Amino acid sequence: MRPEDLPEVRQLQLFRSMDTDKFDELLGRSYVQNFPAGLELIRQGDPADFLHVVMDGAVELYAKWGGRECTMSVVRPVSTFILAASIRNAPYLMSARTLERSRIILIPSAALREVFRRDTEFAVSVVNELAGCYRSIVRNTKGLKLRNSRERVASYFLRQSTLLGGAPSYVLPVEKRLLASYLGMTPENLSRTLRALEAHGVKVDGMRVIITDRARLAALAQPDTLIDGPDPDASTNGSTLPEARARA
Amino acid sequence: MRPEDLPEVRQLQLFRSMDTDKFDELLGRSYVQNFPAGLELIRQGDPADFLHVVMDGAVELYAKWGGRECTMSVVRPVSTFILAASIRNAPYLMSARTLERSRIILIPSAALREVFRRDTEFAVSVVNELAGCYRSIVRNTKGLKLRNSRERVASYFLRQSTLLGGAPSYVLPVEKRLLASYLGMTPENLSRTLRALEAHGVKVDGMRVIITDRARLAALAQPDTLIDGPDPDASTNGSTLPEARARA
DNA sequence: CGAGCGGTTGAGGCATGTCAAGAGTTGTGG
DNA sequence: CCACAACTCTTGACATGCCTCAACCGCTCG
Repeated sequence: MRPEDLPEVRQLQLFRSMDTDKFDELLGRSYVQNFPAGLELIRQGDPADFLHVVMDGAVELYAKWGGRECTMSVVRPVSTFILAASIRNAPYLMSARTLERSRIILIPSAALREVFRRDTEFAVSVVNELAGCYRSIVRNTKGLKLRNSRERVASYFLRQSTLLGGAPSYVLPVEKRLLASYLGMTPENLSRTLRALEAHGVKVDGMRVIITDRARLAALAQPDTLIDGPDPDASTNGSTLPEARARA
Repeated sequence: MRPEDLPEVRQLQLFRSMDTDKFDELLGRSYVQNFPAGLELIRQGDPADFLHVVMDGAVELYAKWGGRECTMSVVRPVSTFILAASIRNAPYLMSARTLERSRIILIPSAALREVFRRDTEFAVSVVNELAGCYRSIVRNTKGLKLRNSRERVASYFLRQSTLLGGAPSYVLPVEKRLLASYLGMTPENLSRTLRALEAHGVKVDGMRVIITDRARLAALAQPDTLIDGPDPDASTNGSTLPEARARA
């Protein structure tokens, strides 16, 4: 554990309000590790021994069944993931792998649960975080069941722009094949959808998204705060992709 | 509040371990109401003023967007619903309506949050419940994204049977159109799927499900504990339908 | 008895997945 | 520094899953 990491962790919603002694205890029992890109950190079904905190890099949470696989979310610094399994001491429901070289803090689940009982502010933070994760995935599921793929893509583009303060252009935070899987479609289908969306106010050039007609895009996406936010439900990510970066 | 209801509420995972004084306080600030069938209890977007506990009847949680609508889960006694919104003091993401005449306890969200801070055991129960709800809907989403509709139906039938101790026959807990929506398909498509499944070890006659060849059904459904359970993730329901009843 | 509703069935169409091939990009090792 | 391998992305052709619309049956309940 590098001492200079601590303040950054401390800034997280989850740890911000807790008692300093408890914070030190929690982190004192933790480990920091560096992982290369493409490493499987967690295999679904494994016991949840650690809460993970991404300090650097990026981690994909994904699910497998039979031969199929789908992206559930991507976690970027500084965020935690798989809180629910740690709290419950239950097997992970999702797998996790690094997308880039990453630095990750591992907090023993047992320590998490102990401190939860002894620090009320921490307990409040944990339950808020978890409720946020829950609401985040509820939104996600609503999108999957109520919108078709074109509408999901349009909503995603519009939401990203809104999160960036209405930016008319920005860079995708992940590669398209991953975005496709997150949105519940194939890469081929996403590719074709992007083409189709050019007639609806948004153009994509490589990794760059350019909103050419916001009103037209909104007419298609029909953004809804109960699906797309904005709403600080997930201070760290429950079931989302990271925000895009504004275009240089 | 009828005094005879209290022990039943007290039995819920959520309230079982808490301090008696705190329990009495919480319920003392609550209301009980009877609602006719088909009444909209909650409209998505409303502020979450109350945690709801279903004592009698049945409640459907559903989501709307544009003109479309889908069932997210059905809650039967004795279970709570929409814990996350109450904890967060955030707008409901789902609507709720009674499927039958129902008796429901309304616990003020503010009281919930106060007692959470003062009763550690209750806090532990709440966070466990919430983590269970989260895991439940993660399973649900995995099913939606990884399986096609026929596989989802087959898995559902198999899971119900397993929950009933391997019963070869049972009665559906909800009408088919609702089941279809829950599974993310149209009633027509479910109807056709049922027909197709007769060649795969399960027959449906009206509301009665009869498993004729468990192995064959399992070969199609490929049940997976990380999607289907069994796992006491949701002591009350996060995102499921109630269990079926064994056939008379 | 008639209206309304859930369920089923058929016909047809659109949305989405699958398979295959090729262009462009990136990363690596010689 | 270049060549190659691996990978993403795109495009086309095709198959199919799923939805939509419409009609009809049977049941329930006024």
